[in-house]
Amino acid sequence: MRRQETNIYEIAKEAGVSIATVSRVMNHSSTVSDKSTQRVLEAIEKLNYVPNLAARNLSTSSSTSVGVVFPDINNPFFMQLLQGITSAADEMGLSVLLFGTDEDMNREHKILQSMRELRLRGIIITPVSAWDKTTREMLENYEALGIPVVLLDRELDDCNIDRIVTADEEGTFLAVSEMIRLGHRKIGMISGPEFSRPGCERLNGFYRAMREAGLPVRDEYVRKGDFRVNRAYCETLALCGLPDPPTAVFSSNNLTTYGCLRAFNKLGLKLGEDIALFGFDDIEELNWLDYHISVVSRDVTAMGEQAMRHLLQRVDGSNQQNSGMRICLPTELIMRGSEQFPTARAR
Amino acid sequence: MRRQETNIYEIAKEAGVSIATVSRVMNHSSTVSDKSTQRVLEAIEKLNYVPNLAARNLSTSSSTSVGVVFPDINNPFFMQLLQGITSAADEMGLSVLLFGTDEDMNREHKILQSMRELRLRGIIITPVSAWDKTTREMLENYEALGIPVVLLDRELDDCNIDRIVTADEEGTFLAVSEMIRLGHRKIGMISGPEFSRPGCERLNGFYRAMREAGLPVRDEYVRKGDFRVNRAYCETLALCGLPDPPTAVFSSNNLTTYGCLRAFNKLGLKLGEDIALFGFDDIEELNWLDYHISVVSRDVTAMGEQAMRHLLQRVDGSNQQNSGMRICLPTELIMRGSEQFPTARAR
DNA sequence: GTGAAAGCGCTAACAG
DNA sequence: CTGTTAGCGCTTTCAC
Repeated sequence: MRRQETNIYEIAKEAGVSIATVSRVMNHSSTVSDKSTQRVLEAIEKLNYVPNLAARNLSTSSSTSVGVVFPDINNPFFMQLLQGITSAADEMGLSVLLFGTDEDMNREHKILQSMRELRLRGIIITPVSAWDKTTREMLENYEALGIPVVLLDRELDDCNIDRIVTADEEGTFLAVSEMIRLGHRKIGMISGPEFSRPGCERLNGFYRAMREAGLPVRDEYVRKGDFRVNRAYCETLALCGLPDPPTAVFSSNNLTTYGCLRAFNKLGLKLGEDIALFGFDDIEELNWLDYHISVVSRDVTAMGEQAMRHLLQRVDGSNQQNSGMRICLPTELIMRGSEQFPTARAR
Repeated sequence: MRRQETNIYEIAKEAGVSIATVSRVMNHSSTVSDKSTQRVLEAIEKLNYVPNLAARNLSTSSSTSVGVVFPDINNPFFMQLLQGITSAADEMGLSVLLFGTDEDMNREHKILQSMRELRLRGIIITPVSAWDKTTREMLENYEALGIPVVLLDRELDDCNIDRIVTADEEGTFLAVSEMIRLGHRKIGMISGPEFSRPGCERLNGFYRAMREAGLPVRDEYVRKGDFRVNRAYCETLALCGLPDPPTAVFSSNNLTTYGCLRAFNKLGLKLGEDIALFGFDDIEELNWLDYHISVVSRDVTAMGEQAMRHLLQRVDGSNQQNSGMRICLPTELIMRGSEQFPTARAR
């Protein structure tokens, strides 16, 4: 019952040629007579032959799969990135090996370690922490071994590995500035975790907007989040429970935005009437639900595609050298109304 | 700059033993003297050696990666499945290769074809269509080659490949029966695509509930959906625009539920007041947003884990034979209020 | 244009 | 306990 996989010898025998010729036909590597080509092709067809990639890779010491390491497989943001990555990958005939770290540095190290034996073509990673020396060293080690690495969305501190990131500071700055222009003076901020570079950048953008507008930032208005719903929920509750609560909140990522909304609902605060909200990263679903949240948006899928393309370019192109390139993608402000100064200010 | 990867010969030389001994130490395959073991281990440590998996796999003609083929990488449902799959996979030391078909049968065939050269350890797939002969044949071919396949969530018609599915018919039957018990007589249904087995099953459950309650089903109440938001949105609009609209709607999957909600919002229908809703598959986000939708729920992550475990069991265990086993997981009704008979019936 | 043969890095008998 | 050797399936010189 259990058939064996056909190998190159069987094809050679069937076609009456040597395995070298079969190999040549398959790779178009050098000219083969029409007759031989014909017979090989027929044999392949007849025996339903598909070459063994592992053998091929071993022989050429190359690889056709790239490793993708994400901190949270369930976050829609990473799924969009993945969408872009896989679509670019199979355009180029590569397969994607997916790993999830669950925002756990130790898991990340283990995964990075176990990936070594795969001899990957390249690695795309959104590292858990910007200040993780171990991860940085492991990645640099990959680079030294000739396996290119691209950091996606989150950068690593003091590290010259190529990266694709977003104008986090700038986007947040513009968004908060816009809120200020609309009359907001008391603006709350649910930040990202301090070990995340985008988190810090967005916080910086917030501070800069306030500073440039000459507005003071009250410490109790800046709440430390972790890019997750629950923490953001709690912090928003605390924020809105202050004696003198803000009129607007800036939320540092998609999940955080959910946390804010949940808190608003819990407190019975109506968006646009009692409180304003501006988020980082768009959430398509919310538009269907009549939650018109203004956001700092970016083309996430394109970001994933670009990461993949950049990785491959590094492999194939002349620029084998790690250039430490930093590709910063733009953001776009999408105004949907939630940023307006609340109609009912008094509470 | 570009270091070479260390191989087993260098370790052997460094440790002053043969490659066989190195191999033995690494695989614990047979006893090696303490001294040799020690020296090998030191050499490995010193040279930072990691064996080449491709070579190992080629030599043993085995594989450590499984292919996962999903129709929609962006749908949170599949992400939850993937979560379960990857977590079970790395528990067992396997890697996951992810492919997306975008609900396109042709892409599915291409992917399935290109996967052949990977000589995978196994395949987990949610096929696009239940009646796709080509996909069925390709999968049966994999089975014949000794590569186990597990169908996840969607079954294939007339096919004895192992599968993990849900009690779709039953779950829907219970949900709709509950709505009837609460007083609903006119219930609309946004179905799944006709080529999807779960879609059909859920539709069947709906019909059975109506039949057993002795209620007629009006053709115009049953709207054909495609498990996507936009189609569901349009159909729900049409449904609610009927001269005599239903008092409740059953939505066949998570995305469809979003479509319904969007339509309700568009029409200004308030959930619980103007219309009732029951959905298949829970959407965690909605609870944070004060949308308390009653749903037929299931443990999606566990479903993914089980698929992975079942696959491996097939590989390792005695039951090499494809048993054509059908594992049907239970569903659970979660009542949150959206199923109640609307307070304002007249419209 | 084609075949023989030497690897790619590792495992697994088979002798010692 | 350990080393030698023959593969695993394919690519790639190197002669003819």
